[in-house]
Amino acid sequence: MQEDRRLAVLRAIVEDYVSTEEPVGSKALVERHGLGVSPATVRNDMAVLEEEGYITQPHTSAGRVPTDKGYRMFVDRLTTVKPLSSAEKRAISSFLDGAVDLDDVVQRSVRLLSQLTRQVAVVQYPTLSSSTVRHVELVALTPERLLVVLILSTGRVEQRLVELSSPLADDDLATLRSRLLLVAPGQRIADAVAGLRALVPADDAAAQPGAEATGAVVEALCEAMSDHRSDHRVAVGGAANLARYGDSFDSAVRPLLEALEEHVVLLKLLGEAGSSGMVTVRIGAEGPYEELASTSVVSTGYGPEDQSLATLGIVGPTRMDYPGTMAAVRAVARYVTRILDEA
Amino acid sequence: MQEDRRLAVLRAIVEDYVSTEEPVGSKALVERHGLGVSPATVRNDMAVLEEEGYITQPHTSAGRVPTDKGYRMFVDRLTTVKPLSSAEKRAISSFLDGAVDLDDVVQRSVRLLSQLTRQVAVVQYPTLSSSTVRHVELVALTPERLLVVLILSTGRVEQRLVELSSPLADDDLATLRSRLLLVAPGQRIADAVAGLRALVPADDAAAQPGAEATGAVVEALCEAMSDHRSDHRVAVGGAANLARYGDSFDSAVRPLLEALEEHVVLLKLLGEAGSSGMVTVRIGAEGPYEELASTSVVSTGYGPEDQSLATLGIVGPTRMDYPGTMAAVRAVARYVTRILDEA
DNA sequence: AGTTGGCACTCACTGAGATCGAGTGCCAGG
DNA sequence: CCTGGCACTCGATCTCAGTGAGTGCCAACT
Repeated sequence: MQEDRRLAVLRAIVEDYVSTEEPVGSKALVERHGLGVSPATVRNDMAVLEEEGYITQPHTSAGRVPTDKGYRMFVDRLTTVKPLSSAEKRAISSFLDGAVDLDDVVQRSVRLLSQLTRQVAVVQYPTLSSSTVRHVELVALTPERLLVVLILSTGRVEQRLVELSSPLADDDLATLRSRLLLVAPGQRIADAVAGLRALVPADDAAAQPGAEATGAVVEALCEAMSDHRSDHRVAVGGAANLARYGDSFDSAVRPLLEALEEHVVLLKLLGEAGSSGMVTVRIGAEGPYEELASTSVVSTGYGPEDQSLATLGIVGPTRMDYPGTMAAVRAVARYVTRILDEA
Repeated sequence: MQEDRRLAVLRAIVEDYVSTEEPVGSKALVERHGLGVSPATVRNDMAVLEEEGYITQPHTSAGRVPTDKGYRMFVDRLTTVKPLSSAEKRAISSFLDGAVDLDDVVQRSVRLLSQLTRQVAVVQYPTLSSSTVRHVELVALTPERLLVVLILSTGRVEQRLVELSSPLADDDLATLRSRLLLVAPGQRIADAVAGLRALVPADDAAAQPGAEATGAVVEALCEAMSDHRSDHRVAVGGAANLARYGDSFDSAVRPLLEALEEHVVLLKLLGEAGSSGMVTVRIGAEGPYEELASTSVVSTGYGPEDQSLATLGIVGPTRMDYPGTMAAVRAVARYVTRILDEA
């Protein structure tokens, strides 16, 4: 059972270090936590834990600090899910319920998440590729200028302006519109693209009326659907929490601030979160960027159960309150999913 | 002419302090700048400048540092416009010319501005209230659900979903559409709102077919036009430059990071920039927030000459390269204006 | 009057001890 | 296997003198 106690010691070290931000020594440990043993015993345990790589000491005669491996063990085996207080739950739902559109949902989520965790929050906009087409509309601004509007199941609206070299007759427009509506609505993005492409007449028939318009409109729609810019959109919030980093400023905050502006990098950080229910934790150097060796990422997918639409999470120092953070991330993801489902 | 030299000394102090970030002494001053006088003379001048409040010393027996008043004098009377290098100009236009839509223009501008100035850049999205209506479109998703699309002269597209309690007949829809098109396009926002409101039948006529739809659609349009959320949209970039603040971290960066997330605060900071051509500089405590006493704001309006659509600028430490920053801000504003005009 | 060199003075900064104490590792005894 | 005791390490803190950049002032010079 000494094995058990060693783990208890590790847990205590992590908890203490997270809350005090200072290396924790054997004496303080037995005092603050009710381990029923003496400091000397704890020291022995710590020696073993250190040998196994779970903790280190910053310098010879100082307390111990968890290593990445130590945190990993902590989140994998030592945390119990910490349910949010009902006050927090109420705060979440009232905060998110007020959202008026997709943009607003994302904005509110990111703000909420950063306030709950007191970390930098990141929310990816729902990905196009896993949504379906709700509606397609053509509007003739003038006979030569068409506005193509694409509405997706997530509530996202994309529009493109198409310029034609020759005017388009009203009934050609109507025909084109109805052909589009026959093919696109209800389809998943990929299928819709295929279906639309099939509408474009082969080259030799290009002279028939409306051919140019069909080609251009289909082109615009497909482009809008496969627009990777939107896929990469993310919202960031709570950067002010970086100011609490205290020490390790240039080493940690600088690269993090840079990462926050590179949305592509951010998305890579969040990673492809697994299934909706699971919260992923990436600790320190486990991540792909060595400049961010002292930051952790807690993320999860959100969206309908069968497939997650996108990812949200937080970025913070390796020294963070993992249980609380994980609970917050999971809860927000759940609520956002529900909101999106309702809409 | 000693007055002239004193100003030259002030200018030299500002320039040196900005580049070295250290209090500047009399000896170093005469060496680095070709003032043809002795350190003792400079000391006398500095004593006067200090008495007049343009400079201070952090502690007795240290060099001098400009005060807010000193910087103010510097930007008002001592700077000559520093034209950008042609390489920079080319960089600006090639960077901005690639933009594909309004969002992209703003994103690119903010990035460009932050790179040119190495400061935090802020760009306000073009304001609705000073633009005109280009087009209005109704789309019946189902007989009870209408999508209202509003296209503005700036290229912004707003859409609203309207739910009706009873189905709307096709020709009622057509009538409504044509009535809207009669009133709205070409109007400035305020006029369009007035015109639209006039379309809504008085209460006693509310029973006539399409009345509910008219009311709801007009309501949605007016709401979209006066949507203050969009008015307050801003893009922020280059926050990583905050990491270069070196000293004065908690005192300066923390509140600034907070301000950057409060877009309303940011807009207040940028202020209502005067006419398009003028660059406004707000130095340190001149601004409305005392937490930001050590930051300056350099901003300008952009948009068509007669009226500026919105504001852009940078936020940085009072100790910054004002001439260079002002030149960059002005140049970016000009280019963005041109891009928007073309579109 | 304005400028200059000289000179005494101030005071932040630096580095060398000296001291302190939290924390460790180890060992002998329970 | 746990515990109390003990010597040891080493970062943190303090003091203190030395250094030097920078100042203010004054008398002399142009």
